Amino acid sequence: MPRYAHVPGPTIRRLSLYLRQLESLRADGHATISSQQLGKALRVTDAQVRKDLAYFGQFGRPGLGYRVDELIEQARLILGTNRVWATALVGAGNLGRALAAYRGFAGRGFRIAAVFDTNLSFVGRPLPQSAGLVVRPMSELSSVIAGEQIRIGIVAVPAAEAQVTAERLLSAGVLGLLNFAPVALDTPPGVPVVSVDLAVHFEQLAFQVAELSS
Amino acid sequence: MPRYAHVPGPTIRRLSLYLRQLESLRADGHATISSQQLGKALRVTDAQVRKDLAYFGQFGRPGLGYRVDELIEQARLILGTNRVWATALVGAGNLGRALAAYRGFAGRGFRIAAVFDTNLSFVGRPLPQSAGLVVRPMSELSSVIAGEQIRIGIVAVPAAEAQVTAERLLSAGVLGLLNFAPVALDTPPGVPVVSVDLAVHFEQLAFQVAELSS
DNA sequence: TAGTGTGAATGGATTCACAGCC
DNA sequence: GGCTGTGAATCCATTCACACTA
Repeated sequence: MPRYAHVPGPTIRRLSLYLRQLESLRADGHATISSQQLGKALRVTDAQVRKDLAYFGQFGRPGLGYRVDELIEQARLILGTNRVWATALVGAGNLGRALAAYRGFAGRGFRIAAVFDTNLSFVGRPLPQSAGLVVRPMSELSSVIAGEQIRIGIVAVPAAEAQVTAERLLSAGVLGLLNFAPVALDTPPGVPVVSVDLAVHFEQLAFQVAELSS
Repeated sequence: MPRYAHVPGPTIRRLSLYLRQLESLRADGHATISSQQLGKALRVTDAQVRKDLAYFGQFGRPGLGYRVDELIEQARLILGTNRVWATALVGAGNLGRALAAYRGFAGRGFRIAAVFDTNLSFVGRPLPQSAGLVVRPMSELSSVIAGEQIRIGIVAVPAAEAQVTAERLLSAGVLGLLNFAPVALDTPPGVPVVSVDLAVHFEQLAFQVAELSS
């Protein structure tokens, strides 16, 4: 039952960037914005911006542009971040703690509702700068996910534990995964997984830099 | 002077994933691999794998597949990670410290050679789990980047400081940027920038999950 | 006048299908 | 028999160009 079929993947990715840009523009006092202005900082053409937005509806006024407030609201609605998503974070290592401490999720529709770790020496510790989160044992995973109606799981464990962690999250009822471990997760078809592999991003940059000077 | 012109962007992204997969396969004892096996875990078709690799040369043997060792070496060569890149990290907050502590960059061709912060109360502090890195003041940025021949800068500062940080890194001689701040950097044309915005990844996942149940 | 929305045209990327090789 | 490398065909995304509107 997709709300938006036949929308290109790249369009969805850019919609996130538009939203970020719009919030910055609003903070700078812009009430209205043209497709050209919106695309400029993101290096996206005006035609691309209009086409992207047109996949979801008609939000602009000819001669005027888009109302910033209205477009922010629409983008949030489309992305599904007009409500707050409760997430469960597994892994209280360096990355996990950095995620738990990250300000700025709150304003964008996400909340880390609970943190888990297999390492019992972490369990029970409060996480710094994280509004009172305390590391819980994996044994509580299912009940907390069910109790807090958590739909998104964050995998921030070492590579070797990522697959089993993903499986436990999914069988506890999570609908999608954000994976920070450097492995490809083997999940049932149709399960949304977004992966963020730091080494991969480094390599993309290394390639581009190497292209410059050779 | 690009080494590889007319190679699709998506191919470069997948090449990183192939490399990761190959290293995992090697650890499992595979000496040789077919395009189908290589693509399976990544959900990439065999034809796609072959086409991707063929942009860079002829690495396979009909009837046999690809030699894992050889392909790893080639992928590293293409991505430019057969050598070690020294990087400069700016920002010793939560994310910066997590990056500095991250094991697993070393094995993939990256080394954080120095860490900087504007906050003088951080300066001089050793970073935990990071092989003796100590936070330096921004005043040393230029000399350290020149002295250690650093080519890559990592921006891990708050959004409001990202642009000026990027400019300082570039004028100190860095050739490319890895940006973790949630803003679009305004850089001169041709400067490689790879951005990792955690909120954007969350939103991509939220969209997909919202599509499931509506 | 300034700027959207959108069919048509172009340009890229993926998949197909098969000749050729181990 | 199994598997690569690659042109040809298909599919998808971006850009163009312009009718239309505030």
